[in-house]
Amino acid sequence: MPELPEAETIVRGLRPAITGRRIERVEVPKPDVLREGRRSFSAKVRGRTIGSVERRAKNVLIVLDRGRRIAVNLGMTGQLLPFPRPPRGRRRPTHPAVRFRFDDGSLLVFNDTRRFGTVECLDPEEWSEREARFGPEPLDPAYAPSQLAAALGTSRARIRSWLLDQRRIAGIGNIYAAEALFLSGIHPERPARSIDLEEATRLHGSIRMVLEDAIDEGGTTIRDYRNAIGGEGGYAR
DNA sequence: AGTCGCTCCTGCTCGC
DNA sequence: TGCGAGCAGGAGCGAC
Repeated sequence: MPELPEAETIVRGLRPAITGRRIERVEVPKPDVLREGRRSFSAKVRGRTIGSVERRAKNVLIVLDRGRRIAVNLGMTGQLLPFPRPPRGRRRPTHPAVRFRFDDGSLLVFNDTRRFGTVECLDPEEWSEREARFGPEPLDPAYAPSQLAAALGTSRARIRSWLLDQRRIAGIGNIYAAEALFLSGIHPERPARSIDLEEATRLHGSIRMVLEDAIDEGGTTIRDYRNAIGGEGGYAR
């Protein structure tokens, strides 16, 4: 399940591969991953140039000129696979959902076996609205232990569910929530507001540690996850 | 406000 | 060897 570290790894791999490319053509073999018709999606995206690749929470953002961006939620099995030229034989993605073809003959394929992932093209206003719904980025240097402690204090939810709620803290899923709680010696069923400042500080440290370690390892190896280069991640679990 | 149950989907494991 | 049932699981939704 791609979480923050996997999304970050994908972003870093994608950045040199697709930045500056112009999208010539879009093919959508699996339109249900879009949140709109394939016609209108293609129309928004075609002819645009990729300015940068970024991440927010578990989402990969392909920022286009004119402020639009393609927001990719990887869901459970989503992959973003760049190819310098159309792949042949075994190299072909098994479940292509969206294909972006670029001006230099290279392409980017959103491959998603179970199609829990989504691909959307958002205008600047749509994005800022969406963006505001996400909680703080745990790796943001400005995100302090006291901030986590204060937020936990207002909630009766179980700490595990609390960590999974993207509105409260961004980018954490099942695996890293379990890992961080285990490392901090906090039982997952405890009410968030029962966690004191000392424990919250420990948890803050554990969250950062598991996320950073996983990024250093290039993402986890879980089921059919592959990083942007198509190799397996090294953070086995 | 929080939790539960459901939905989306397909590959995998298990039992027979 | 084959087959069906059950399960996994991020996120959004309606119901309570």
